[in-house]
Amino acid sequence: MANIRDIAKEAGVGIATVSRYLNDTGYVSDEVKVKIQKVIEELNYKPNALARAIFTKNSKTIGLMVPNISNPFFNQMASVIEEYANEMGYNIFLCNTDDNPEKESKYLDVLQSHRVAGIIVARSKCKEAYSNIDIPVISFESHISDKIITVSSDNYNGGKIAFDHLYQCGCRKMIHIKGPTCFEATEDRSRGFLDAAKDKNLKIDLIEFETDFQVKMLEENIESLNKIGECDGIFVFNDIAAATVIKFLRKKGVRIPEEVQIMGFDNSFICELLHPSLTTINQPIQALGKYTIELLIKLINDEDIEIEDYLMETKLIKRETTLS
Amino acid sequence: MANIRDIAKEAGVGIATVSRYLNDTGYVSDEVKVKIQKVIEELNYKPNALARAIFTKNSKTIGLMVPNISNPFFNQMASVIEEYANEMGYNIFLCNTDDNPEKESKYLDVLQSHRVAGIIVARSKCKEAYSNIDIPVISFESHISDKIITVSSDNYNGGKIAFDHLYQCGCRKMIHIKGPTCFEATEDRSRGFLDAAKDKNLKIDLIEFETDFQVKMLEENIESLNKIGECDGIFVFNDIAAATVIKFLRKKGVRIPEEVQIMGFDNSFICELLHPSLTTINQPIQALGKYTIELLIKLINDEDIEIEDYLMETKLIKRETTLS
DNA sequence: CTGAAAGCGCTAACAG
DNA sequence: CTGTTAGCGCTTTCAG
Repeated sequence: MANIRDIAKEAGVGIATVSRYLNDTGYVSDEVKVKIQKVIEELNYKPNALARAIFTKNSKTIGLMVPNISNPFFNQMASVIEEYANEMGYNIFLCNTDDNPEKESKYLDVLQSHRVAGIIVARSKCKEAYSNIDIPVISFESHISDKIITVSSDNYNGGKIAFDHLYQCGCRKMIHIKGPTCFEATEDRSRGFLDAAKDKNLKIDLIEFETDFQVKMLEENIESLNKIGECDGIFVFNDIAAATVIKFLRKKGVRIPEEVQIMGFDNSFICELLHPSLTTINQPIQALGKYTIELLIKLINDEDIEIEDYLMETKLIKRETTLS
Repeated sequence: MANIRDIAKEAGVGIATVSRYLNDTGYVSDEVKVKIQKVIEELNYKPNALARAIFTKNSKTIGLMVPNISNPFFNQMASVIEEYANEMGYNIFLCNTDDNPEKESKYLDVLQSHRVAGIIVARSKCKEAYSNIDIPVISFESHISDKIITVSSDNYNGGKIAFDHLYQCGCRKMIHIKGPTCFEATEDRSRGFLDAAKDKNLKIDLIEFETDFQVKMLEENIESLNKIGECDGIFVFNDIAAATVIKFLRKKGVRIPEEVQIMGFDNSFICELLHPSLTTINQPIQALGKYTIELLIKLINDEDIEIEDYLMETKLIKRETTLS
């Protein structure tokens, strides 16, 4: 592929002139401008962003690490982040960590090697690895250290809201199906739910799912689901897991919401598609994504911002799996 | 951030020695090795991948362009591609085209500027832009030119299978809800379905959805759905659209599959979660993703492969929205 | 207004 | 086994 020297030679000008033209920095006569442009098109020249980045020390690239891009929640985040990054002239370097600390840590090295301008990491699983990083980092849903900002929904409060709603709908024998213990977000939801239950002196039965979003979620958790006993309300740690629970209950002939009421968490697109449609707790995913990338870009631009937790509001979305 | 010269100086060796150590190319005494490694860790040195790429002319990066990463079908593809790319030492540069030719074309320039080793583009919308690209390209679901390989499911045959199944299940008054005309994949499905219908001398009513996957799909298409008249079978261009159709029909009190049978396309994870669960046509997404990236890497490695269409088999997944 | 030259961080001859 | 040196493609002084 042609380089700047080829263009300069072909256009009969100096290499610096081409550079000035490309970056619109400094004067270039109109006459020379058209000549250069013509050659650029003829040779299909694209300035080498790598060489440019190496010099300017600004790759205009941000690393996005998510557990897995096929997880509906994270890919929606990614979509929002991409959109905003694109507007700001940044490109996305995508990494799936698979919730695997080694993979995350390896990717972290790769991102540093590629001199990305900033990093967004969702649900980090190897916090130690971030101790001596000199690239701006925003952590999503996970507390890495007191030097790193974490953005998250207010999961704790979301859990509380879920309990209050179920309680108001008359549930007094509830089950909570919680996610894998290693996820801060779902742990917070549980704490909120359980704390709220304690306030009402209600005891909650717990069932734990081993897996996060996966296509095979239902089959893999069928055993724990069999432990569902007598109850009138179930709070599930996310919408897709809730959908599998509904599926399971229907097969057993349980009527929803008449016999058992159900709530999910996330307000993902499947809530509306289910029958009955799923009452859930909304995570403001659009705002979450936008805020995360905005913070990162502020960090990149050296604006000083408070290093603290940014919690975004969760709220109830009432649908058909709960009464009243 | 430290560079190779810092390491060399601090370790009291030559710069080339450090490079040799880093790349394990040529001899370095054990003694020197440990000294270098120590300094590398002390200074948290990460070799600059940009500088390296500029020299080796191999960025070890591939550009992935998809309509939108929040589309379940494409993010599953992306997940498979990431996995395999990662195994082969490649990293992913993510681009959402939003089915917007300008955005795609702009991203294409960016990818060229970044000297990606190869490009995977799904459902391309600006075929002209690829005419003078000297980076290996694999096109997914869209024919760009006779110089570019396209990988795709056998959508045409999938459409045929869908018809045959509905016909076998006794449907004689069918509706086909087709996707936006600009998508080759959904057009092929339609053609297959319609051709098969013609073989049986059946006339099919057509309804067109304007939008592809979107959270608001149901509301946006409610008007066209109102046109659903008397029928006993519906073939919808993908699963999520099918889910919205089911939702709509339920609200109108139509019983599925007793009164109307329904089929989707994709075999996405929501099929199982719906009630009744959705009969659909499977796209071998895992194989599709794997094959696409394998072909691309072969192209990158200059292995010569046939420039032709690679069609992957689609098949019926029978569930509860169809009888028999 | 323009071009020569230095340097960004790295790799790969090539000579010691 | 090791260090010097010449680029890779680019940007940016700094003289003309």
